[in-house]
Amino acid sequence: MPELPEVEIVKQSLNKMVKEKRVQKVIIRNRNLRVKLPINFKKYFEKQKIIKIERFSKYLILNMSNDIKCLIHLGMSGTIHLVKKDTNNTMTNLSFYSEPKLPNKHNHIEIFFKKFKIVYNDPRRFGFFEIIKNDEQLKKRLKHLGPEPFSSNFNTEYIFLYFKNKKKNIKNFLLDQGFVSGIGNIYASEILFLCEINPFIKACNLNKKECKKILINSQKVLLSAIEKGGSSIRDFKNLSGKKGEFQKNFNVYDRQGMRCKRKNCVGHILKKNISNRSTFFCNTCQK
DNA sequence: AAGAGGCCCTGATAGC
DNA sequence: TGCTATCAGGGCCTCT
Repeated sequence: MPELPEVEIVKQSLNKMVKEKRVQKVIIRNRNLRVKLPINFKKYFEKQKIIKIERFSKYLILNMSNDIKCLIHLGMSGTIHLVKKDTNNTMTNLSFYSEPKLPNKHNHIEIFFKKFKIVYNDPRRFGFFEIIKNDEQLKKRLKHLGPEPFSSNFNTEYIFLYFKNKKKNIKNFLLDQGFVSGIGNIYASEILFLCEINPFIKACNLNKKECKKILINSQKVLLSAIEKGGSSIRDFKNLSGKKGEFQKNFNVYDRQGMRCKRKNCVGHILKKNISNRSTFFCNTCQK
């Protein structure tokens, strides 16, 4: 589900709600996420203040007052919900949920603050919460990730050199987090549409001008998605349950069989599998 | 080293 | 109604 823009929205929502707030208690209902929660998971949180929440790529980083960090990934289906405390100010009755209603299954982790709790829900359990003890450990944990699309290290020269002798198709590289981190399956198709580049083209066959297009449009698509509050395909919502709006701006994703939106293009959108992931593109302007 | 493929897991939907 | 197959926004691992 969540690509960089969605994770950024979650980060912003979390900072609004829990920054400088103290954790009162933690309830774990299911330890079996992609990375199993350690037995002593709670002790790192309880009584600690959340200093701030950062994001790198599709990862959230919770910084706590005890200098412990929690690295969070939402996987395919992870969501974080805000549940407000009821009017009696007691934690025993938590039936007053924010909209939309909290799902009744797969609420694996609950973190309680004075006036509300945040709940981690994840049906497929591809996400995780990982305790990170210091900066060095964090650096090591994320070192396999390439630059974010907005980083100065992600530039035309870098892209062009990286693609030299690479025979894999360009779509796969946009999804390759070691090349560029934060782009997922939806935005990969959207980026290539704006570039007018066919997703099956081998990376080594792209010239510098096309590499520059990839750079510009990666930034353009992700920034515009952040501005619109992310995308909602099935279940992406921000912390207060509000859906993102970016899906209304999809040019190709989930539009198979429909007319190409590009001005003066008579083509239509095809859906084909690339490495078992759905890929959408125009049969005419993405030659 | 690079690339292809399988796997982790649940839920929604389509087809019979 | 109920079965089965397929697909879903991610990332890691293994094999060649």
